[in-house]
Amino acid sequence: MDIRGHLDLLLLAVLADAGPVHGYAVIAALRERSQGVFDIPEGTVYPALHKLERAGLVVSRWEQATPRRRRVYELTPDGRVARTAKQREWRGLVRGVQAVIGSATLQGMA
Amino acid sequence: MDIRGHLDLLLLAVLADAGPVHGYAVIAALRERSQGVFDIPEGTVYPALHKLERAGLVVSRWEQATPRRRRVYELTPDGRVARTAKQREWRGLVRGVQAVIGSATLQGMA
DNA sequence: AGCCTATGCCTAGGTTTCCTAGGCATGGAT
DNA sequence: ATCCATGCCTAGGAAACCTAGGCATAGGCT
Repeated sequence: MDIRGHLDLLLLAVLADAGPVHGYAVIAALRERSQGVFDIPEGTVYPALHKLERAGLVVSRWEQATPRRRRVYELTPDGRVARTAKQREWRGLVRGVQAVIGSATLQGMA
Repeated sequence: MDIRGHLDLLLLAVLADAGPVHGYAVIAALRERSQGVFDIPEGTVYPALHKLERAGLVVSRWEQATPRRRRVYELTPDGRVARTAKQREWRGLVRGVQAVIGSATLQGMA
């Protein structure tokens, strides 16, 4: 499945709901939540997380006391705002697309 | 509004429902159907139509007997198949994204 | 007549986004 | 001892979209 520009929203949503999570777990969470629809490669997720951090939407820290080294990400206040905005954007897109692809059907209905 | 990889679906949908249409009218149709959500620049639409034609999903002809020269596009049988496929893809994406961003809410509900 | 706007087509180039294809290190199971 | 899963990373390419133009003509207005 193709992400098509909505990766940021998905990442922000996972981080918002699941709290501090490391990258690998984000990938797993997306796979599980979407029931396998989204199986996003690491080469996509890690750079995206770095970009979000550069943008100030998340902060990361290296987690101690775990068997392996993990970088744990967490939303910033700006990140929460961005999440809401992206979600609104997403709903707008869905409404728009539905309006276009559903036009024929809608016209056929009373 | 950002199209994010779904332009092909929108174009195919318009051409499928509205029959033979020229490029400028496609832009207008998208704007109207979506109630202004999609106002897609010509620099986006024309190359996209050309790409669809190269892919064999649409055919075009120059329309005669109109005040201005117009290139009119029409879906091919392959185009109709592609439209259905893209629509299915779109629904899959929506389901997936909703599952991810709605997880917190869904978990909170019975 | 001259001008401006809307119609209608087009391309070149840049930016962004994502994926492919690797590399690297370690913990646990066989 | 070996292999797989975990866990991180980058470089480079491909695709998609937009910006920013250019070009031509019809029709309205002054």
